[in-house]
Amino acid sequence: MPRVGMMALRMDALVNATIEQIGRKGSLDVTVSQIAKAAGVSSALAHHYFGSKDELFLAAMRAILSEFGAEARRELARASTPQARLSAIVRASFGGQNFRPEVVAAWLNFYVLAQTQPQAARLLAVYQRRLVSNLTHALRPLAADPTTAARTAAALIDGLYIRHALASAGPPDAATAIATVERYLALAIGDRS
Amino acid sequence: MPRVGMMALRMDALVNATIEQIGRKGSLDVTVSQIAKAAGVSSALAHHYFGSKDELFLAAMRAILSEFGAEARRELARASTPQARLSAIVRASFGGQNFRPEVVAAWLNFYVLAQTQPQAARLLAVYQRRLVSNLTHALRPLAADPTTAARTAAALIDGLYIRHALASAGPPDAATAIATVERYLALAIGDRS
DNA sequence: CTTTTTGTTGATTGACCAGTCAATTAAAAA
DNA sequence: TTTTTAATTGACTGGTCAATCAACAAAAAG
Repeated sequence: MPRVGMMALRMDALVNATIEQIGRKGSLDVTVSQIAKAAGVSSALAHHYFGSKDELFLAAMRAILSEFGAEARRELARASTPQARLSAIVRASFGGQNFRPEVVAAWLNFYVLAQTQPQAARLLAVYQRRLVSNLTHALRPLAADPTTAARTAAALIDGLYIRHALASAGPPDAATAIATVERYLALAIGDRS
Repeated sequence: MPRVGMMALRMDALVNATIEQIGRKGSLDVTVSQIAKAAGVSSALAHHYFGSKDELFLAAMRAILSEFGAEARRELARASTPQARLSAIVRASFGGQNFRPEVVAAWLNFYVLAQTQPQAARLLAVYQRRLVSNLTHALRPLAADPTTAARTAAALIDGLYIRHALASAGPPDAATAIATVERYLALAIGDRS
């Protein structure tokens, strides 16, 4: 039943299935066949559209990263004060689609992938630079040393992420994670409330 | 040349080779043959002593964890004040054998392993509980909310770890990492220096 | 000196999997 | 209607790898 325009549909389904399978299994050790089956197509089709397993992984990474970027832009659009911008960045990190268990688990695995795949490393570096840059920008009018505070906050966010990847038992507690980062930011700003 | 007492020697060599290979490759995707060759023995011997690849991985994890514990005990023994205890814990996290690039890279991969291997998850949970407990204990006389500060510091340490796992270019900058955590702790304690 | 124990490996097996290819279907274009 | 083109797959291949096993070597025990 070859209807034209299937390509975008199939690629989307395959990318989502990739994230879901990596997340569910908690490992990059998923076969193309498993992913394809989860997407409802044959493994040959996955190779047809993506060329290789690595490309499929990279596409999944890009999907997560761009979803994160979109969420961040959405939240930042509502923020006018520097404090609100900080909150927006933090909420984007732990909110919406970005904090679903499979996504967090996949995220952790992409860190591993970045150790071998130069492309994956590049993507991750872009994300990290953007996060630190957003934080620095928002902190500039507030903190004595915006750069250091931003780097610390970024590391804290990453740390909370992987802690959540492990604590797979129980629901992903976004509220606590957000509160933890915001408490740190309040300290760094010198807020004595 | 079967001299008695080889067992302990070989097992040590295999465990070290496992850490080194996982670290070098940046992935759990290392073959038993590669590890065995790096240890100077046959793959059959690795299976003879450890039974399975998983057991070998777990032994490597235990080695890293117990090295970390030893370092922590060593540093804590020199500390008398609560402040010194905090410093000791932070230094143990980023000092000595624990911050070599291969070890950090292997560490990241053990996080991934813990998502599938219940044993690995257990080991990691023990380490995390001990870290938070040590930090809480040292923070009790210093901070208003020792538990929260300890959890935050632990997440920060983990975050800095994986950031270093990625920034494989350049030397592992322990000093900066230590300074970052101590700066946070100073804030959390309410130090206004 | 013989026997046992310990250490060690090459060869093999059984399973799995990424990637290829030729063939098939049906929609769309000519 | 005929032809082209997009979508799709089953079957296959070449390669890899964990785990097993039977056999061998040499030290230690008797």
